[in-house]
Amino acid sequence: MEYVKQPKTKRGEQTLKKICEAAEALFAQKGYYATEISDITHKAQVATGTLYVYFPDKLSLFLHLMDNLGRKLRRAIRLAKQESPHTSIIEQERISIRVWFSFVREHFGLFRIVWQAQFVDEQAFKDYYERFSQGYIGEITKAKEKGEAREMDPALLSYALMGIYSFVALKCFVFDKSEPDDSTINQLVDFIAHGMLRE
Amino acid sequence: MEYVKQPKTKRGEQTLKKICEAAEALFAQKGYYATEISDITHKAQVATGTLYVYFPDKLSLFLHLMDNLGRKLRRAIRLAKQESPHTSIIEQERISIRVWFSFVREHFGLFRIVWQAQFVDEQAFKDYYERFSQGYIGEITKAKEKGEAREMDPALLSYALMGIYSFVALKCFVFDKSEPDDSTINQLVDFIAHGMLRE
DNA sequence: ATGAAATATGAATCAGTGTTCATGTTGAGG
DNA sequence: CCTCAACATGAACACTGATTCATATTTCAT
Repeated sequence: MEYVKQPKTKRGEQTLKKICEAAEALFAQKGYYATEISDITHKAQVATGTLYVYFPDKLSLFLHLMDNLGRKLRRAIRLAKQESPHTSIIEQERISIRVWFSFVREHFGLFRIVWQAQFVDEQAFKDYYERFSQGYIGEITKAKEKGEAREMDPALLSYALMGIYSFVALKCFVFDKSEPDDSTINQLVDFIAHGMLRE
Repeated sequence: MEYVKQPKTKRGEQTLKKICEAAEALFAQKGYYATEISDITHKAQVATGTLYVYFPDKLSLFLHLMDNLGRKLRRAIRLAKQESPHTSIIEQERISIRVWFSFVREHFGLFRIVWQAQFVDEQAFKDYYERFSQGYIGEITKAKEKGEAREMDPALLSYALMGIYSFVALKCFVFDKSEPDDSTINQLVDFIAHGMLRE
């Protein structure tokens, strides 16, 4: 189970935040194994031991970030969808994509961190995606009942969608180092709605 | 640049093969950083130093596997497609999916190895996907010219497709530890062809 | 058969890194 | 202005794990 010591003063709060921000940036940039504790403490401008005031070890820090980021992302998507209720499942997906991209832009670390969690803590990795998948399954099932969505295993579809989003983000943010523009988002939504064949 | 010493005797060939097979299994199972040289040599039943007869270091071994597996997969897909030329792009995709799944089954290590390459050797990681992407771009462009495929950036589409395949394999092979059956493949092909909306 | 090249061995080395801990500093409430 | 819990420090420690290398064995062309 993940563990963080909750700070009890303003100062402690600040320090914890500095550590988390530094760690997020470094894990994202260099990966879990390649970032050293000293990298993190140096970037955060705290002493080595300070990190261990808040986290019992390196892994706990990693898991804390992963948990935190996943929570933030789910929350951001949920809130954005609530702003436009009663729209079609496709429009809901458009919203998801928008939030996802802007989240990746802001927390560039997230999906690089999650990406490698597979080899840091397999259970945490699985939980992360299963959690998103569960959310999707609910929505897809509803859409299917309304006759909107194609007959297809919702769990399978959820992973297909997550795969698209993850790899497109990989392409844009990591490889091309550029932002997905509106046209990209439109093309993606059309593909998800109607596939790659011309009608 | 990747380096392997080419063995010059039958014995050497056997030894190299043992090392590669052990390494593939272990990198796949535990990840690059978590597998130790001693794990590999032990599983391969050779002495520590033997590994260094063939590879200058751990990274070279990893890159060799990655290169090798990528090559094999591309070759397998190419050959399978050649067996059914002149079929629609969708049927070609069906073939790709089939080969991909059966390849992952046989070389379970491949995509776990590639998955984490992002943090082992970023350039090799990018090259791997870009290579697949390039192949796709050619085919998609042709299909677009024939009016088969939707108006969409081929590079973008290629990453969307790779994302689908990767994540579905993740779900099936890693999470569910089960094989994708024919129904799964059919659903995927339909989704890729026509999207998630009911026609 | 023979010896030179190729291959195999594994204990020892050595550099790097996560973690500990004894000690110092801070700051808010009494 | 004191005091105590909370927080911060960073040198030292302990351990791991990749790599080396001097030596032994096997292969195979002649």
